[in-house]
Amino acid sequence: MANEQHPRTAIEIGLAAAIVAIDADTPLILVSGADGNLGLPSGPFDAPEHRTFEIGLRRFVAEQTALEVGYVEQLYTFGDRGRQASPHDTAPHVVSVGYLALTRVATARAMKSHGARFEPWYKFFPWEDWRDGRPKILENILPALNAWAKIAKPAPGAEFAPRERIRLTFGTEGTPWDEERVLERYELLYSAGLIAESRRDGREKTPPGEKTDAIGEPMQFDHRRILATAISRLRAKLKYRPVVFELMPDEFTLTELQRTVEAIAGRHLHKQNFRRLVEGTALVEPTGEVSTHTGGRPAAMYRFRREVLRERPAPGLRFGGR
Amino acid sequence: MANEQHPRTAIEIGLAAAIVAIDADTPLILVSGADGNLGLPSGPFDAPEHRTFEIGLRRFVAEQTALEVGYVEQLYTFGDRGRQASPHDTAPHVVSVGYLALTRVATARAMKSHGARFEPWYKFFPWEDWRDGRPKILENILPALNAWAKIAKPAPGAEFAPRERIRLTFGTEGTPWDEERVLERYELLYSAGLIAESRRDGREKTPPGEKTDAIGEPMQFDHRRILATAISRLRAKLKYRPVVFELMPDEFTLTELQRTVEAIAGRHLHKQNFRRLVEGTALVEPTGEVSTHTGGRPAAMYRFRREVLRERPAPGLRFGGR
DNA sequence: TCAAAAGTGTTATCCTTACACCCATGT
DNA sequence: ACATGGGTGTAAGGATAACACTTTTGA
Repeated sequence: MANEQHPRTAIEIGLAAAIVAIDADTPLILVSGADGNLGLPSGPFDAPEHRTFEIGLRRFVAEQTALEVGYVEQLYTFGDRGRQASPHDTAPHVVSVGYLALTRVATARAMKSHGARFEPWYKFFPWEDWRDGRPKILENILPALNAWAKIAKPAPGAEFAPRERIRLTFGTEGTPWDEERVLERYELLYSAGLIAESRRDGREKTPPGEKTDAIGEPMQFDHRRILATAISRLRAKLKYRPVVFELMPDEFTLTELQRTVEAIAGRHLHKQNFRRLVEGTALVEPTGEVSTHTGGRPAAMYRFRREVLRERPAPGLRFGGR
Repeated sequence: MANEQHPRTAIEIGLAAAIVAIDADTPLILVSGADGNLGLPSGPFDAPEHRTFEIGLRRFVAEQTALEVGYVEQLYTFGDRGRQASPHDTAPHVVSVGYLALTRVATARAMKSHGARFEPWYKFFPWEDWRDGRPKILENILPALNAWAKIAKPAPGAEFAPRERIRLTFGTEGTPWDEERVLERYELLYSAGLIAESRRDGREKTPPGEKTDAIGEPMQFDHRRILATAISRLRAKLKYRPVVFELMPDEFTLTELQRTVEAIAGRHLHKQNFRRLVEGTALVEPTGEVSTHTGGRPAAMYRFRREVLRERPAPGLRFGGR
């Protein structure tokens, strides 16, 4: 059976990268294209030329954006037929390998614009930013979801009823909001036909009578799905690997670090405990400098202690409540 | 740039599944082929026929093994040229999408053998089973790794020096063994040319003079790499999702549950604390029955409480030390 | 002097880990 | 009776979350 090489169907493979930077309080994602038709940097995987996906990815990112990315991580490979269709597509089957890449905003600013630019990622996921309290857009989303739940036919292999999915992913009925479930929320909205991509793909219908506006800025192909995966992964990874520092300048204050984490997590953290957490885990060390403050007492500058990678097995910022 | 559909290179996509079952104390993996040339169940992704990877996977698994798998999860997509070569291959570029699937041993026994069979997974990774103390094979591995570290030329993009990689992944020099780093250990052995696959691929040389035996049973193509990924993922996932129960019969004793977790984790856990952990998290409930013991007091039977999936956000067995 | 942000101290609570011990059964 | 595995109690230590409070600057 698996003794000899299988004859395999020829399919096209595309790489797509969610390239993230943070500017003060705003998480940014690199996009290109016209408004209303934005897309992630992407390109074909050129097998003969590139030995690995990552080499191919770095190559075309450099070409398309003149940007150097540091940290790169594979996210997921999406192969659902119909989910990467462009509006006027004859639909050849394309498989997308999604990647997460992190870069510093200083590097990002230095890039000569090749047509690509950074946009705030909450433009695409306005319901994911809880830093100013519960997002108002949920007032539109939840009623529409509930209307859909009433008429949704039970999906064949589905583990949960629509009502349960809503409760678990959107934290209704007393269930807490889990900031890591970005992808699950996006997929639920897709199933419910509440976002432009699902209407475009034509696989789900809006509840009859309900003519809700599509929610959040859409993207080409399945790129918003890849971005949702990237945010989920990044929010989770923050807690057990020191990836934030890939987004920070060499020197920073603890408040700047906290703002960055909050920007990614989409919620506020408890100040005092965050400081203790960071200092206690020896992830950073003071440089001795102080920042020429921004309104208030000057803050001590810190730098990332690269040594922790050598010392401790899985260092991250295991921030919890608040 | 990403405005119109890219022309994408045509490449072949293969799906490969690491199908896991547990028989008492032994984690099993489904393989086929002759000894010395074993492989995972695998097949081409048939784009026109199957709407998603998962549908395609379930299909060919059913065809090749007459086995029903329950839980299925995508692991990683491997695209490195040269790493899936068979010995007499003319090397068309093949991309492997690796999957993890879990099944119950009762189901597994009922399968009519289609040529596939279950093998203990520690046959492929003898250094990963610490249940009877430190594996003796490390007496062979570590000297060979250290010999390689001395002569290894510093890799271009490498984050750590060879010596550091050895210390972090194999827990030398006082660093604790981290059972989740299965893939990192495998990749290190591959880099060091200590396993059959790297010699076969011809990309790394054994240290001259050192003619060490290749370590562990090899597999076709990059299948052992996929299995390493599967074990890593499963060991990690145990701790935050209730996946063990996919491998258990409907009713079981707490000791059987612990043995299963230990079989996967490759180490022993503290008995009393494990019991409290499991009972405390309300993951299981007593059935009222008692098992017709195996030497000693009869044990109460338990079943998995499916409701926890609805109640709590991320229930798993966060077992720690011991 | 007051607002704003940095930074410190302390306490209550929970979870993890470890140790010690008792219970029910077969041989 | 005793070996074997099942099952319970409890205390020490550490991490977390919440609270109140002091310090240093610019306007």
